[in-house]
Amino acid sequence: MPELPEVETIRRTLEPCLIGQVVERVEVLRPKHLGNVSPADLARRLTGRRIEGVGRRGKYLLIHLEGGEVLVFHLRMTGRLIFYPEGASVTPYTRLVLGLTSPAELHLHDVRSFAVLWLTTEDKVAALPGLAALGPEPLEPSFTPQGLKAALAGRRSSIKSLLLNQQTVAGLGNIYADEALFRAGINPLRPGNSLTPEEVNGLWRAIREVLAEAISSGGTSFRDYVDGRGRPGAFQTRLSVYGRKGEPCRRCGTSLVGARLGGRSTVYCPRCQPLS
DNA sequence: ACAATTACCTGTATGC
DNA sequence: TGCATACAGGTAATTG
Repeated sequence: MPELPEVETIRRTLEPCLIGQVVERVEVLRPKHLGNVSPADLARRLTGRRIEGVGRRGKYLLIHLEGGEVLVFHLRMTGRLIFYPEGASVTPYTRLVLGLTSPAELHLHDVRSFAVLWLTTEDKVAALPGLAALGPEPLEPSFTPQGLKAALAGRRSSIKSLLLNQQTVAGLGNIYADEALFRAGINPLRPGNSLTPEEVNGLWRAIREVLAEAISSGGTSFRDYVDGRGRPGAFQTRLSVYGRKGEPCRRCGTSLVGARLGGRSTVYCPRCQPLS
């Protein structure tokens, strides 16, 4: 599941490959992935354009092209964006092919077909649905302990659910929400408004630390994720709680507990993250 | 305004 | 061996 560290790793691996490439061909194999544009308009607006840069906002990947066009991707859970310098044959799950300066190609691959892409322009990117209501970037100065306190004030939902809400902070998903809460020693079931100022400070720091470390490791390859060159990340060996239900806590040895919060699997240590 | 639930998808793992 | 079922989860839409 590409969360912020995975999308950032894809961005970093794709950018040097894509800058300077010219889109020569657009092949839409499954139109339902197009969020706001028809296959014909996508091809018409992209063909002949040079790629100028690759950016990221939360879990959204942004490909900037000359003329102010911006191609925005959200990979949801199983989406992959892979650059093939010599091209590649399509698979049953290839959804989009951008033919670049021959013979290079960029493929969108997605088993479950949840991924969505939009074509917009520089002046309208921030207004895209999804991007418009996004909270602060956790690794930038706009994310502050005070801002996090304000976002949690008066919220009775579980802190885990609030961290998954992209309006609280952009880019956390199920993996890093659980990991940040473990590092901060906060039980995921605690209501958001029950955290003390000191706990919010610790959570703010834990979010930034775990995301930065995961980026350094090239992301977490638990199931489907690979980077922009098709290579897996390495952070899965350093996960404290995610996917470790029933296994011993790396800090105290207590058996990790699983729960379901807002329909999502949640794992925590009942001793390091007590409820009261 | 906020909170909780469901739809969208399909490969993989599990149980009988 | 074959079949049915649960599960993975980000976001938007729906319901309370």
